[in-house]
Amino acid sequence: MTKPSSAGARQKSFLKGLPFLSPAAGQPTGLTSRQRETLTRIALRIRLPARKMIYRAGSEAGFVFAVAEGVVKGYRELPSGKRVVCAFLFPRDLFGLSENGVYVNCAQSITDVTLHRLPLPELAHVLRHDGDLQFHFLSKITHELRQAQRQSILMGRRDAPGRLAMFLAMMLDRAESDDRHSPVVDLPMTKSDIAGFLGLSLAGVTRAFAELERDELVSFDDAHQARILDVPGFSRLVAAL
Amino acid sequence: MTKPSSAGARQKSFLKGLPFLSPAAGQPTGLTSRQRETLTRIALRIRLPARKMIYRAGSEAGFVFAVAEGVVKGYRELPSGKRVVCAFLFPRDLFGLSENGVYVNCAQSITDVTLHRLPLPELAHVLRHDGDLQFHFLSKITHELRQAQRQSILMGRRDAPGRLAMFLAMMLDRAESDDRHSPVVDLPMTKSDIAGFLGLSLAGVTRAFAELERDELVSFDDAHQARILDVPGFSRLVAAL
DNA sequence: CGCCATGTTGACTTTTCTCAATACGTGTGG
DNA sequence: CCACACGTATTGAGAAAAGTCAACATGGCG
Repeated sequence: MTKPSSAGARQKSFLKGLPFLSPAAGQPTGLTSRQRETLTRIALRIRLPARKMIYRAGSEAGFVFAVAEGVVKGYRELPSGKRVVCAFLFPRDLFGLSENGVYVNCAQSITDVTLHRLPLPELAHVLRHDGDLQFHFLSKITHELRQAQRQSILMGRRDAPGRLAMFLAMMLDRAESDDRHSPVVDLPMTKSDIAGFLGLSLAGVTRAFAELERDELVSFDDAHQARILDVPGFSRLVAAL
Repeated sequence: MTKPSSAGARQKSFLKGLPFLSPAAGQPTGLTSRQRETLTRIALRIRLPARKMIYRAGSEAGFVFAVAEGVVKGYRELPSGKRVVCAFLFPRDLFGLSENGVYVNCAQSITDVTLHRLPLPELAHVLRHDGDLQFHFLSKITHELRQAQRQSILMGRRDAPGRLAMFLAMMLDRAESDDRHSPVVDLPMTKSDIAGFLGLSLAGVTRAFAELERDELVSFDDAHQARILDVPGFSRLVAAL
């Protein structure tokens, strides 16, 4: 009925995305120090270089992961050989979704990353016995569900520039956790990854970027950093479903 | 690494979709009778006729709902006036996703429905204090997340017949909860709804249905019931990503 | 009996995809 | 220091697919 886009961050909601574990720079996490300690006890801190496989779809799912630092991509190999990128994971995001005991997709680091690795049985045990802690997880997963729904809407768009604009807006939202209202978007992933994420061809992504630049909505400082030039025009395109 | 599609229903997984509340026909729910009682105490049972609005996007989110009987659609009105259907909800499904205290989409009954309406504050309280019960919710939401990701993959397909086939396969999975291995798919929703769900035009859905029928993969007993004729061929199309 | 929502069909337009050739750029090895 | 090679990105031309628009059919319900 009112504005559909992201309002401020009123904290009043049930099922609201909440931070998780200790972030890289030590912002408040919403967890009590006791809960953080509980998780830290069962978690293993892991550092990985860029482009390292974390797990493969179909392999036994023994852990849930939380990104502490860096960026991870979750993707799926389709029978045709195509790669669909399901999600980009940033600090504080959870990943490691499983079904029937096996991971449903692959995970690979994009940048150097630091992860928290939580063994599933222990995590389940801890969650069952700490309702508040589990509630944070529930909120987090619910937030991911909203994101996933939003992406379905994105994928419903037929026009490549619009999809790309929505993607940039998404990335901006993420980044704003750290740095509010900056018109600069970091894009640590490759354009092929973006193409896989948006369901476009690499060529399509290139052309869409070119079109956005030609219309002077965004500019590119370099391959991995975009800048929104015309915020109103950009927002109009994002919302022009 | 192995088969990516739905295997049997080994119950070994963490984060596996679980039933919720009392179903129409009284199958086991996975909840203890005590937990069911707890939920029943705070829930209000509501009956609605078909095509009744349940809530609108942007209105204050006071409740979470569980479908007991019938089918519900969750959708969003886009600025352009287009309607995107985010989800079809069947018995045992939860809905009522909110953000910042307001519903993120609209919900409307498709058939006559019976719902459980759970007040958010009471539900949150109950969940925090019953880790096992909350774990069922977590599993359920996680299952919905998997579904949402699957739909993003679906939306990434460019070919209308393929999308439609995946949709039918989805609907078949749902129905199989009740009646295993039947090749008959009930489609209580309109084709416009399907179009909205798949991100296609109504005309596109019509033509895609016609193509599936022409290729003798499926036939239609009537407007709301499809029958898979050529299971292998159909599966091939579904998987032909 | 006729209205209104829903669905069907055809002609034409728009858009992206595909394929392929070409460029960029970073790290390696000569 | 340069050259090459590989992953990545750009650009062009042509083909394929769905969208749009509009006319028409169907079907349930008052």
